[in-house]
Formats: sequence, C-alpha cells, structure tokens
Amino acid sequence: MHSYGQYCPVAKGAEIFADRWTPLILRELLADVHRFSDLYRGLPGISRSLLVSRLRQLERADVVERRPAASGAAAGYHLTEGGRELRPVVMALGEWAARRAFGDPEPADLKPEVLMGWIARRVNRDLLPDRRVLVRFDLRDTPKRWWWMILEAADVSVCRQDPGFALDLSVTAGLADLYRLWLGRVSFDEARADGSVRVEGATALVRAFPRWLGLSPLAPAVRAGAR
Amino acid sequence: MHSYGQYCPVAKGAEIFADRWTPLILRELLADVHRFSDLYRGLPGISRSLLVSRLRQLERADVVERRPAASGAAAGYHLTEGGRELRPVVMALGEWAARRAFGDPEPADLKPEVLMGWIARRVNRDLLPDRRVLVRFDLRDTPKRWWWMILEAADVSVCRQDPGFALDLSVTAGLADLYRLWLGRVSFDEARADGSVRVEGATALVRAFPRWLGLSPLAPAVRAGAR
DNA sequence: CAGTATCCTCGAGGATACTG
DNA sequence: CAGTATCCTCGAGGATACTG
Repeated sequence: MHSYGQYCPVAKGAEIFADRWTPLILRELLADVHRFSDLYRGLPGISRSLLVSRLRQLERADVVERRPAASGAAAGYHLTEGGRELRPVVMALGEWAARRAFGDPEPADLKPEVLMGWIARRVNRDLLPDRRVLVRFDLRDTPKRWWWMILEAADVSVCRQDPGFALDLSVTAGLADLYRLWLGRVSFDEARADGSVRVEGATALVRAFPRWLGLSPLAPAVRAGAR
Repeated sequence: MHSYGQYCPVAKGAEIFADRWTPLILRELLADVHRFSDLYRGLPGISRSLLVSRLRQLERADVVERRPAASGAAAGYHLTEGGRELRPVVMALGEWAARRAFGDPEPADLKPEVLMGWIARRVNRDLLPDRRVLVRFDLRDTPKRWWWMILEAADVSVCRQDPGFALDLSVTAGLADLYRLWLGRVSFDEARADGSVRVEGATALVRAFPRWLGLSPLAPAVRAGAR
C-alpha cells in the first residue's frame, strides 16, 4: 500500500480505499459475497493473485477478516465492524457516479454472468411464494442465451442448464435492456411498454415478478440521474 | 484511466475517483486551492508531470475545469458543478478514516509547510479585527522553526522571514502538537493546559486567537474517533 | 509561474502451472 | 475450492532539463 506521507484523514482513507479494484471488492463484500470464487467471478478482469493481495491489504487495514471454514460454515471473507462502516463511502461514490458519470451501457461492459449474479443476490426472498419457483431468462442477443434461476425462500441459485422441472416464468430481454431495468435507468412499466423486457407465465406470477426482483441499491440514484 | 469493464456506478465512480493522488487533489480543490504551484506544494511527493496528468484526467471526466488567466484573475483549476458534488464522497472517506484509520501522527507525515498552508486557508477571516495581525509560530522541534502569518480580512499569507512590523501574537508548539490541535485530536484547552501549545501576546488577542483558528473540516470526526 | 519533453527505471500485476 | 509459486512484461510515473 502506497503512503502519501500526510497526517490527514483523507490521505489515510485513500491509502486504504482508493486503490485499483478495492472499491469493487468492497461493493461485493457489502453485497454479502464472501467466498473467494464468488468474489473472483464477480470481478472479471482481476487476477487471482491480485484479488488475494487486495484481500490481504484489507485484512491488514482491519477492514476485512478471513474466517476459516468452521463446522457448517464455509471459509470466507467478511467485513469487520470498521469495514461495514465503509458502506456510506461506497454508496456516496456510487450515487455521485450514477448522477454524473453513468450513461447508457457500452456493450463491452455487459456481462450476463455478472448481471445474473447481481439479480439472484437481490431477489426479495421474503416475498416469494411458499414453494420453489423456476424462472428462465432468454437474453436473446447473447450467444449463450439461456439462464435458469431457482427462487426459494432459503436461497436463489443460477444455472446454465435446464433443471428439468416445470417452468413458472419466462423472461425475454436484450442484455442491455435487462441491465437498464435492474439499474433503474428504465422502470418496469417502461420496459414492458416498449417490449424491451417481456415476462410470460401464469398471470399471478407475472404480476408478482416485479416485486420479487430487487433492483440495484443504486437504482434510485441512477433513475434520478437519467432524467 | 483504467476501465473495470462493468456497467455499475461504483465501478464508473472508482475509475474517476479511486486513483493514486486523485482524492488528495480533490481535497485541495475543495479547499479552494486553484493554482498549479499551490496544488503542487500541498502534495509533497507527487511529480509535476503526474499532477498535470491527473488534472487532465479530471478535466476529461468533467470534474475539473481549467480557467486560463483572465483580466484580474490568475489561471487555475476549478471544480465543475459535478466536481463540487464529490465533496460528500471525500468527506465520507475522511470521516471513516478519522474514526477507523487515524492514530497518533508518525514523524514522517508531519510537514510544517503543509500544515501552515492548511491553517492559513482555514482562518476565520470574518472574525479578525479591523486591522492587520501578525502571528509568529515557533515550531520548536523543527530545524526551520520560525514561520510568520499575516492575518487580514482580505487575505492570510505565510512567510518564512520576519515581515518586520510589530508582532501581535506568538505561538509556540511542537510540530505534532500543532497538527493534533488543528485536526481536533486535542482541544485548545487541553493543549494549553498541558503546555503543548502556548500562545503569548496582549490578553485580548490571546483570548481571540482560538476563534480565529479554523480547525480542519474533519476535526469533529477526528475528535469523535480519538475517544 | 505553469507547465512540456525525453529518457529511463522498477515494481505492480499478468500468465501459467501447480497444490493441499 | 482457495489459493501459492515462478517468471516475466509493460506501462505508470520518476528524474532531469528545458520553455513561453
């Protein structure tokens, strides 16, 4: 970690926070991603060794704590109390960018596996019905179009193969359209109205789906910036 | 500027903000430092070419605007409206660090010329008397001990030579003590009580001095973190 | 004062293969 | 799954001298 050689809180904070990849690693940890492989998959472009090195730096700064596998619990990285207090910093940065540095998506920034992970993690599980729901996403403009999401109160998981049991809902959208919706650049009503996102299935489920879908925590800021 | 290749506000914000030196440059601009040489002097350790390159990046990001010299006004760098909106981000980072990553000063972090600049810029000029006040600082544990500060409602300036006119106040302190005071780690009363900072001169001026001295904007957070 | 131009260094981090 | 070990590259940025 680079030292600025200044006795100033902004300098000390920047030494810890303002390093390549670190804000994104904190974003993942704040979104309750804890396992090394999940962090790695959520940050395409980082190398395994750089991720390890950043996590070690954050451990030394008392922001992250590595919990070895215990009975029942998998090993993983967790924010300390001090680390959790970085949420307002990450949010302030994201809110600023949502308003001031966030345009329409560039194709190179759109990654189906990243978006599917974001969506799955933010599903409002307490609003789900008392049974397993299977949703298929058809990202019609991508090479590997089909994604399945299994929604249960206990867990939401994503897979690339048809799990084989009965489909409840089918969502059809362009990749950019689904990104725009989840990030709040367009509302569900707008996306439905212009046909960019289509949801099909039993009427009750189609109606419930928008409530299950938890948008990005930055969706309100993106929405405000898009007007 | 490095791209993270993600359509996410935190990523886009980090591309602009979370780069080496950038948070400190923004701190200076937010503190109304505008001239290239003043920015350079406030960031010991940066090279001229790196400062130029960071300022250019911030111009491209629409955060900074370079105003060429006009009649009466010197050339300088100014925050755009979007740039000024980064203040909550810089403050959130500083407040976090003040609470969680800010201990007692390391000798290598203490630089008299930096601290004198900070103090001069934050003097409460509207509380000054209706005349010029000359204050001499004796940083008794540093090689170049003597600093003079000329306080006027219109401007506060620092110099290394005795300006020659009558001295109003004399402040004697160790360098670390003066840093601790200005950053809020100790209060004026505590510093006076333990003798770490001594102020001498006419009684009325000695009484008024603590009100003239505007502490760091992060002093409340440092104070809260130091207990 | 406010930079630019040139040359060069070194260390951050990538690529790849391997491991408990 | 969660890393470590090794080797190597390249580009960010330092040093220095110069300029309108």
